[in-house]
Amino acid sequence: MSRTLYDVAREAGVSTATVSRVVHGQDRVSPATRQRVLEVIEALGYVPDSAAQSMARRRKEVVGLVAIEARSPDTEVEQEGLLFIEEVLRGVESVLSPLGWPVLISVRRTVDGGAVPRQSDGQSHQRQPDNQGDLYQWLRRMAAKVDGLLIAEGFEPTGRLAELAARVPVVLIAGSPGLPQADVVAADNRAGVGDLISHLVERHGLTSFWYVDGPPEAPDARERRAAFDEALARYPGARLAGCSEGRFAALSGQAAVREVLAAAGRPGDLPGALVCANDQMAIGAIRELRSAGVRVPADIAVTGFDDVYLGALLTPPLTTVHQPMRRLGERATSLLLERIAEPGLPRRVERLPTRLVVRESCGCHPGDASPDGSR
Amino acid sequence: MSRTLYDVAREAGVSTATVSRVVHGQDRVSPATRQRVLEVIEALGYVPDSAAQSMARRRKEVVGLVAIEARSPDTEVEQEGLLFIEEVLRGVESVLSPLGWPVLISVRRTVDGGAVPRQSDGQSHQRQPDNQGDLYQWLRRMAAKVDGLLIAEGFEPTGRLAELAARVPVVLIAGSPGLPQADVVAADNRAGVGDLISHLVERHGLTSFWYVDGPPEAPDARERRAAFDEALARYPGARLAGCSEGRFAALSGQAAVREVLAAAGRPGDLPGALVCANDQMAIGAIRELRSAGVRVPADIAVTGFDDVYLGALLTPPLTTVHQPMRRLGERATSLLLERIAEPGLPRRVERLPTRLVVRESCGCHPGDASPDGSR
DNA sequence: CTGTTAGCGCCTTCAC
DNA sequence: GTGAAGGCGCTAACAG
Repeated sequence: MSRTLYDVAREAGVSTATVSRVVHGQDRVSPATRQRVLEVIEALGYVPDSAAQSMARRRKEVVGLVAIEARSPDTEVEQEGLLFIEEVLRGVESVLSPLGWPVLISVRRTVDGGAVPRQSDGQSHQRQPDNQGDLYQWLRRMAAKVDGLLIAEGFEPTGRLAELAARVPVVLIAGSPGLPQADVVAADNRAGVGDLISHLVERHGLTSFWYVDGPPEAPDARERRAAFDEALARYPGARLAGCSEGRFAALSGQAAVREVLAAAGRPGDLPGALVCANDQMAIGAIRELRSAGVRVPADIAVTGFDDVYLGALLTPPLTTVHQPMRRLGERATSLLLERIAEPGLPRRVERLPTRLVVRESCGCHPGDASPDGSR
Repeated sequence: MSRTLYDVAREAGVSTATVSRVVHGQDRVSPATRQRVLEVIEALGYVPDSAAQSMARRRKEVVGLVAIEARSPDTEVEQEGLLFIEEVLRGVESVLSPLGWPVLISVRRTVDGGAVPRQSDGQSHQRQPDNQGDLYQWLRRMAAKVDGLLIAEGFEPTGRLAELAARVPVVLIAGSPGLPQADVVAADNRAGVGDLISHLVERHGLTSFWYVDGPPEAPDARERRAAFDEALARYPGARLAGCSEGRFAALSGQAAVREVLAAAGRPGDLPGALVCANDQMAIGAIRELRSAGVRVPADIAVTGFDDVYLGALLTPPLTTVHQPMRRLGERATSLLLERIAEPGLPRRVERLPTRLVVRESCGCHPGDASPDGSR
C-alpha cells in the first residue's frame, strides 16, 4: 500500500538518510544520486507519512481553530448569513494557505439558550464520543494535534485554559486578555459600544435602553456590557429600561423581544432602543418585533454589533458596529505563527478598531448627513 | 515540558501498557491501579501525543477537506454571501463533531478568470512554500495527514487523482463519477437544469438563451452545460444565442454581461434569458446589467444555480436551482467514514435531488401561482 | 490483572 | 557525499 522511506531507499540502492535528504531538498547529495532517488519516489508514489514526520521532528505544521458557537440547529438566521467563525476562518486560511499549512478545525455547537453540556467527572467510558466529554478535554485533544491553537468565542480565561496555554502556543480571538500565557486579538468593544450609544443619545435623543446581553462566559459579551453601562453613565438622562440575557443567537433576540413586550404594558411604554450585543440577536429581534406589529425604528430602535453582511439587507437595514472579523483571523494567525517560531515571546494583546455603521434601524434615514457618532 | 507515557508510568509505579489501558478506558485494570494512574495523569497534565498515537495505531482520526475555489480576492460578492464551500463545511462538521473528529481544511483560491498555476515540473526548490508547488503534490500532502479526503469543486477525474484515491479513501463532492476508486456525492444537475429550462420556456415563452458556463475543469460545470444543451434540444423553438466561459465567480458574470451587450447591437436584440451555471455569476451578471441600465427581468431574465442565500435578497430575487450543499457535505462525510472503516467497499455514487426555486429574476411575480416547472 | 517487547516511519547526529 | 543507528511517544501482541 503506502510506500515508506525504506522502500524508496532499497529501490534506489541508497540509505534512508539519503532519501530523506533528497526529499527535503538538502544540499549534500550528488546530482546523480538525487536524480535516481527522485525517479524512484515518483515511480513509487511515495509521500512521507506526516505522523512519523511530526513525531521525529516534533512539529506538525498544522494550526488548530476551535470555537464554541451558540446557534440553533436548524431553520435559523444563523444558517443563512456569514457568521463570525466563518469570517475568522477566512482570515486564518488566507495567511496559512501561502505556507501550505492546513487548518484543523473543530466547532462545538451549543443549542441556543442551553449551556455546554458537561460531565460531572470525565473518565468513565472513555470510548464515548468526544462530545460527551469535558470541554477542556476536547481542547486538550485538539491541542495535541497541532503546533498552535486559535481559540475563538465563548471561552473565559480559566486556570485550565492557562494551563493549556502554558503547553502549547495559544491565541485568543475576541477573548479577554486575562491569561498571561496567551496572546489576544480582539476588537475594541469599548470604543464601539461607546460610539453607538453616543449616536443613539446625541443624534436621536433616546434615553431609555433595553440591553440584550450575550452569554456571560463570552468575554466579548462582558466587555460590551461593561462598555454599555459605562456609556450610559456618561449621559445623565439615559437609563436602563431592562435587559435580557441572550446567547448570541437569533432565537435569543426573539425571546428578548417577548420580554420587552411583556414588560411594556402598552405599546407607548416601549424603551427607546433595543441594544443587542451582536447582530444575530438584533436580527432575531427585528424579525420578532415586526411580526408583533411593532415598527422599527419608528416605535423602537434596534442595533447590533459585528456587522454581519446580512444586516445590511434587512428591512430596515441594521445599524451596528463593524468588527473586522476577517482581520481578527489574520492577525491572530500571524501572532500564533510568531509564537510557534519563538515560544518565549512576551504576551501580546492587539485591539483592532471598530467602526460605527449607521443604517436605518436606529432611526437614521438613508440620506442623512454624516453619521458621525464617533467621540 | 510535555509529559510522556513513561513519565506517568514511572510516577505511578506501573508499566506503560497499564497507563495506556487506563487512558483508553480499557477493562483489565484493577480499580486501585486505575485510580492511582488517573491521579498521576491529572497531576502531570498528561495528554497523549497524537502523532505518536497515529503512528502506532495507524490512523489519525482526522478527515481532510480540500477545495479549489475561484473567487476574487477582495471587494467582491463572494466575500459576502455564504458560499458553496462554507455550506459544505457545515455539513461535514455536523457529522464529524459528534465523533470528536476534527476537519483538516485547506483551500486553494484562484483569482477569478485565472487558471490554477502549475509548474512545468515540480521538483526543484522543495523548500518553497507549497502554493508554488504542484496541485497534485498539495493533494498528496493533505492526504498524508488524514484518514480520508473529501474533495470539493474544481477537480477532474484524472489518472493522478485515481492514484491518490487508490491510496487513501476519497469522496468527491459535486464531482463527476469518473473514478472507480472514489465515491461521489453530487446534486442532480441534469434534472435541475432541465426543470429550469422547462420553466423558462413553458412559463415565460423564452426562446433565446445565453449560457454562462463554469470552468471546464469543474465536472459540475460540464454536467450543467450538457444538461442545458439537452434541455434546449427538447424545445424546437429554443436556440442558443451565445455563451461565455466563466469561472464560477461574480466577476465572470459581469464579464459575460459585457459580452452579451456587445453581441446585441441594440437593446432589443438581447437574448431572452441569461442562464448562469451558478449563483455567484448570476449575481455578478445582475449587478452589471443594472449598472448598464438593462432591466431584469423585463429586458432579460437571469437565472443561477446553487441557491446561495444571498440570491434571495437581490433585486430582483434570483430564480435558481437549489442544491443541498449542506447535505452534500453530510452525505459525503458519512460515505467517507464508512469507507475508512471498510476500504474494500464497492464504489458508490449518490445523487441528491435539486429543486427549482422560482423567484423574480426569471419574470415571475411574487404572487404567481404554483411555480411548478418540474417535469 | 500487569509487564515486556517490538515495532510504527522518519529524522538526525555521528562516523566514514 | 553517504551510511549506520538511536530515538520520537505510543500501541499491541504476547507472556506471565
